[in-house]
Amino acid sequence: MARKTGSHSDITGPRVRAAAQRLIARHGYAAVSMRQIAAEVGVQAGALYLYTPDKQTLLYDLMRLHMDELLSALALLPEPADPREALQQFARFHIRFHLDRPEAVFIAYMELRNLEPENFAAIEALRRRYEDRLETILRLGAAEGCFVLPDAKLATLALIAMLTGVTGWFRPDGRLSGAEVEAIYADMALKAVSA
Amino acid sequence: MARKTGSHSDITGPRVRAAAQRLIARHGYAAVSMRQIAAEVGVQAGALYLYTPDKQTLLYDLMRLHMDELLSALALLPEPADPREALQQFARFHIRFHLDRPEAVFIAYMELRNLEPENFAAIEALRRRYEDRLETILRLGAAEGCFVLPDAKLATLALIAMLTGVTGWFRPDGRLSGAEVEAIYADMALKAVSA
DNA sequence: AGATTATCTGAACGTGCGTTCAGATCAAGC
DNA sequence: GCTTGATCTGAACGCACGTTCAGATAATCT
Repeated sequence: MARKTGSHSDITGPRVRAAAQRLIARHGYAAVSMRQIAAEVGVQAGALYLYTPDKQTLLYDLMRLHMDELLSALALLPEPADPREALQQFARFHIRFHLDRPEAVFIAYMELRNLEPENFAAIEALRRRYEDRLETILRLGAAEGCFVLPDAKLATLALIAMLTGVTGWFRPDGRLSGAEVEAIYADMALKAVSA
Repeated sequence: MARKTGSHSDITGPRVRAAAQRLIARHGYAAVSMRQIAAEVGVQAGALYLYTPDKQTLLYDLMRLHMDELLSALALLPEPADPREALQQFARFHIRFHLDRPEAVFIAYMELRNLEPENFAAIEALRRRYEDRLETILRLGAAEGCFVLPDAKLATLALIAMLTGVTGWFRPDGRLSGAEVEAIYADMALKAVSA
């Protein structure tokens, strides 16, 4: 027995990535085996290598894809002239995007150290580009006098850590809706750097 | 050859935990082998089992010890009547404590999922006790009217995520000193929940 | 219908894992 | 100085890992 009925590369490829994402988010890259991923897809381990050259690349592709999506979505955001509005918008975007993709986000922040140096550098560069957008907003606001920041870079990292932390506890069926959480976080972020 | 000259349980035991902490913080629990830990200590893998029943317990002991230290140190903090002062003090304490023990903190927040259910529950309970202290401060401040929080639990988690994020980038030889970082973060935390 | 190609299986490879244990070595107590 | 107990080695255990590959099967093309 071999090829399954109705099987296609177009179907199995995404399913491999989806299974990898789910498992790695739950148990961590190092703790997940290729055989577990294969089992989740309903295939033997060897078949995975039709879709990825190796395990490391599978992880890298997940993170790379996520960062590309993040930056693409960010690029679509308008850029309000008012820094306060821009910050609120960024915060809301960040929360919304992260709540929609908890697994991808979790991996992007937790599995950096499991990337080989080259791959790490590539992802890190993308992450920097994202953070730069927030940092620019903060610097603009500071120049205009509506934000007070002893250190723009530090404030950037502090806000991102706070906003990203939402993925650690948010549950769709929990006490608060995504929209509520979004509003509260955006407000806290704004106040944290305001005059 | 066997027993090393001048070797003692009192010395090797702590060295095992220290090596485990260093390696796990850097590479992750699942990615670190008992043989690597043993090599770091300068001993064969089998000797580790004089000091821990198994790898899982080694991880749990690290986390448990860290949480105990955290709660003990917290208990020594005075409890100012003014919620604003209490919050600032908590924030400064949190930053200071975390900057002093980057490895232990990193493990405590990243390796939770590698704990077996029982151990996880135990650590989680300790973590909850810690968070409760902050939540109490916030609720008190909200009742007195100096804090504005749509949701105390959410604010607690947001602040802790922000404060803990400091371990992700802080370097002792970096641009900012620990004391500066402490002051800035405490200020941001206070503003984030103030009226 | 027959040939071709994409897809997958099942077994195998070398390696490293956590853990155990008999035996070797050293330090301490008598 | 001999014995005893604490400490460690070195080899071994079964198992799971990532990866490869020849062969089997199903879909597609002619």
